Amino acid sequence: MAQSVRGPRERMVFSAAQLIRRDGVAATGMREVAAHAGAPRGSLQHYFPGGKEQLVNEAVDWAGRYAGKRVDRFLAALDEPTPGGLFAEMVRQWTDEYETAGFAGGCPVAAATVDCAESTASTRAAAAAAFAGWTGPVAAALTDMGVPEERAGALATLMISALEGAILMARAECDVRALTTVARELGPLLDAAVREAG
Amino acid sequence: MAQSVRGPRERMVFSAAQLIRRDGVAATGMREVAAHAGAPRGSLQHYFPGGKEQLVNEAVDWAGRYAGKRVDRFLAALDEPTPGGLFAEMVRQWTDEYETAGFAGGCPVAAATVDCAESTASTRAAAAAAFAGWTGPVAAALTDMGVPEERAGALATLMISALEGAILMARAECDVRALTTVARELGPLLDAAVREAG
DNA sequence: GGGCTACTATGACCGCTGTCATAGTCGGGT
DNA sequence: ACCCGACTATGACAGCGGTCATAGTAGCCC
Repeated sequence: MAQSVRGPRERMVFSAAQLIRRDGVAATGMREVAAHAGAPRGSLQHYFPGGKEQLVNEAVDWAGRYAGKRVDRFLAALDEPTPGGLFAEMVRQWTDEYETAGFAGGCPVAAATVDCAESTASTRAAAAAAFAGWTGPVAAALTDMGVPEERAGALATLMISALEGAILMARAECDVRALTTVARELGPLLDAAVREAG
Repeated sequence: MAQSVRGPRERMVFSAAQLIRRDGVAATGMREVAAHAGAPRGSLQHYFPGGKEQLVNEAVDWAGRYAGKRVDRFLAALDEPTPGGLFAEMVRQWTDEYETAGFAGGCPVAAATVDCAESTASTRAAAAAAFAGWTGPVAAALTDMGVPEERAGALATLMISALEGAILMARAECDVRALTTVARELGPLLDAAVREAG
């Protein structure tokens, strides 16, 4: 959330991600992004000669890297790392936001997928890369915890799928119920995967 | 998929759902819906005086009811119904579509949530209702299979969350991998819930 | 037939969007 | 002083969006 005082370019990418996750790609205007970033409108065509497509792709990319880095921070925060604990932490990031800031925003990668998967190939690819850059660290964390390598990837996919779906339901219902539910139900399954291996 | 030769009104709702799940709500135009439904443009304001908002809401509603009914049909197709089998069937509907028709479409309810949750309260509510009308039958089916009532709802939420998330990932990756993965990983957990109870 | 309702058919309007074109400013190098 | 690159600033444009207004047609009841 801290946007620091980075260059205007980075601020615009960040703002784009924020607006996209709130309103979707199509409903987010370029002028709006510039205004939100406090950047001059003219900078858009300067920094993003590829137009909206480029800006959206970079926003998706940014979101993917952010999610990946976030995983490492979660791991550092857990004194006894378990798969279920990691998942609970991932979910808690969202319940915290929804409880303090309201249900305004979803996942920008999900928004890009829904809005652009069919129409804009490059954005679809960016979304796939973002998911990959998120699943990777999660899977790596699972193997570090003792989950067999061949299952770590699958469980990481399951975790992120369940999380994304629960985000959708939570936003629709304006209730974190779905999020807490998937965390509670999936936790034991995830922890069992390390016990089996040990 | 069989649209039969229902009235133009129903055809437009159906077409709206189809276009929304492909391109998102914002990118779907009213004129486009009419054209896709083979309906006259003038009928839009006749049948949907509430404008696009009403049309979208009805499309979401339709999708929710369709998903709910679909559950019953899945149950009828399974000779020995198990939670994991039901989930596998739900997932298979999507893998089948993606393998035969390509990754063009997602879930219209997810699209409506992403595009309208913040901007259009009534559509957000329609999406919540659609999720409820989908989760309900699934939970009921689980209790019929012997899952304790207090867990059936939670597992239904987990199933739909995982499915929705996997749909997103599958579309982004143009690969059914995520779908088959969640089906494989979640199946045993779901089946265990009935065994525990018995 | 007259009239009424349901539905269809267009055309126009206004707002907004992404993009282009053009020109301006600013700072540094030489 | 000069130039040049990076960046900013506007204005215009063409297209498309949803919506309104208005008029036309079809069928049915009395």
